[in-house]
Amino acid sequence: MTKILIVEDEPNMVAGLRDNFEFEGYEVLSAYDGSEGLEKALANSPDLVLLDVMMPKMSGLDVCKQLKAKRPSIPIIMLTARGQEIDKVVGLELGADDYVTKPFSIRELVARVKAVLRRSHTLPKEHDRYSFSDVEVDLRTCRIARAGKQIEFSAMEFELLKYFICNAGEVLSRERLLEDVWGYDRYPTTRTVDAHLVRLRQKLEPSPEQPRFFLTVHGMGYRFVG
Amino acid sequence: MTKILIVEDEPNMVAGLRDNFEFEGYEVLSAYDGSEGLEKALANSPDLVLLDVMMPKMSGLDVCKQLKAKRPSIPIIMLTARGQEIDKVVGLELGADDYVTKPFSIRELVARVKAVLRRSHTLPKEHDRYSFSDVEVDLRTCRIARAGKQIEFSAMEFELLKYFICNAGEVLSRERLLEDVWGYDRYPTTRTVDAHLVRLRQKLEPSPEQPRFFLTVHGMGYRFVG
DNA sequence: GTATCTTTTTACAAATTTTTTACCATCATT
DNA sequence: AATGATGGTAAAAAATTTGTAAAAAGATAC
Repeated sequence: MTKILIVEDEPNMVAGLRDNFEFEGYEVLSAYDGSEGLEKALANSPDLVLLDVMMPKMSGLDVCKQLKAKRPSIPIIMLTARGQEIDKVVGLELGADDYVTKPFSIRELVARVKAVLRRSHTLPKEHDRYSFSDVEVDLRTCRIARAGKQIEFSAMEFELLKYFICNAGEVLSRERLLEDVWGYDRYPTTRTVDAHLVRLRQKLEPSPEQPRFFLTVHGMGYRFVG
Repeated sequence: MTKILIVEDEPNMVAGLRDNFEFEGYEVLSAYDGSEGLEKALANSPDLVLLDVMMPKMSGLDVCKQLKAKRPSIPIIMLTARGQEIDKVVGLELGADDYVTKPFSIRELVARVKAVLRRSHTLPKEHDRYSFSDVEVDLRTCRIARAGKQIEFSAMEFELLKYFICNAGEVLSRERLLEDVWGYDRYPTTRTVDAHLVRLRQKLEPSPEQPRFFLTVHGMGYRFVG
């Protein structure tokens, strides 16, 4: 199901949007300020973000800039109040894909969301680059850089990392990882997964002994939040 | 216990498979030709069917087609001899969930069985979010938030909560909970359930000592009303 | 074949969860 | 109200799961 993240500080607005988009068949996530919004966008990889400009903690523009830096492929539609014309322009410069001026008709917004999604889906998938923390991953050329410097990854490590990135936010059991990353014809014990996690953490975590991105979910498996 | 039906005309093969799957903890049924297989599948509702293609009386393909028509949700893995490539394709078209080519490694077959079972269990992706009170539960990413803030749940706690949600409104006896959430092979004393309820309440009830959602039904069990 | 690099296994400590225990409160019934 | 059964809960005990280094096994390149 297509996931939409709404970042907006006014609860009534969120509720209204949620109703409408859920009615349209979307899965709706919401966040009530900028920093929460950025966090949820990175953690849940929504298909599109609706982003209010005026918000507490972190302005929509900052969220837009930071999100586009880390996830260039997630489309963003900015919600601006009338009279924030300048912001609109700036927003587009920052990488927003479209903007809508409040008060807007919900039908117009839905139409724009659909349009942006259609464009983003037919676009030459930019799904080949990904970044989190100070790490940049190029899924296509299989290169990984940390703080701008190349890091060597073995084939297995890279496959595993790729799988985590493609399934960010989800809890991945060791069984599932073995099956989907290692494949049917190889049968390492499950501790193999743990051993690899150690190396992923050593290479990519700011402090490997206290993971922030490659999290353990006790009794269930691992979860990557980037 | 998970039930597997093996439909295969060669007794040695059946015996070998039976040994292995019983060792893995499955209950094994068997049938030695197609029509017997179909009959047993319909009568016993196994969790999965291993189906040989080449068999007397009724080919595996026919069994597959008829079984999928009557019980679409029972997963089927086809066993085909090398050189029956066409059959594989047809089998998948007829609704088989996977296929394995003879001779196959038993470990691979076991892995595929597990994979198909896991997929078939995690299928209902639609209603994967639930909320009550100020609590939001995401069944897919295994996350629980209260008033917008993440709460840590152990694997067991999460499974139990999931079961309550899926059976909201019903009175669930301790025995039933032990059986369905803990599984047939584990029988902790019944107070274990109570201990877990305490934690569920502490984490999710507005005032845990006066539960509003996780209710006790004296002498019967617990009822979740969300 | 040897050297080198990668992957898997092993082993044990550490962290975390689950189960049990024990005691007291509450409830239903007489 | 007395009695016995049932439920709440903290804390101890038991069991499970995970982190990690190091050894073993397997691949790959030379």
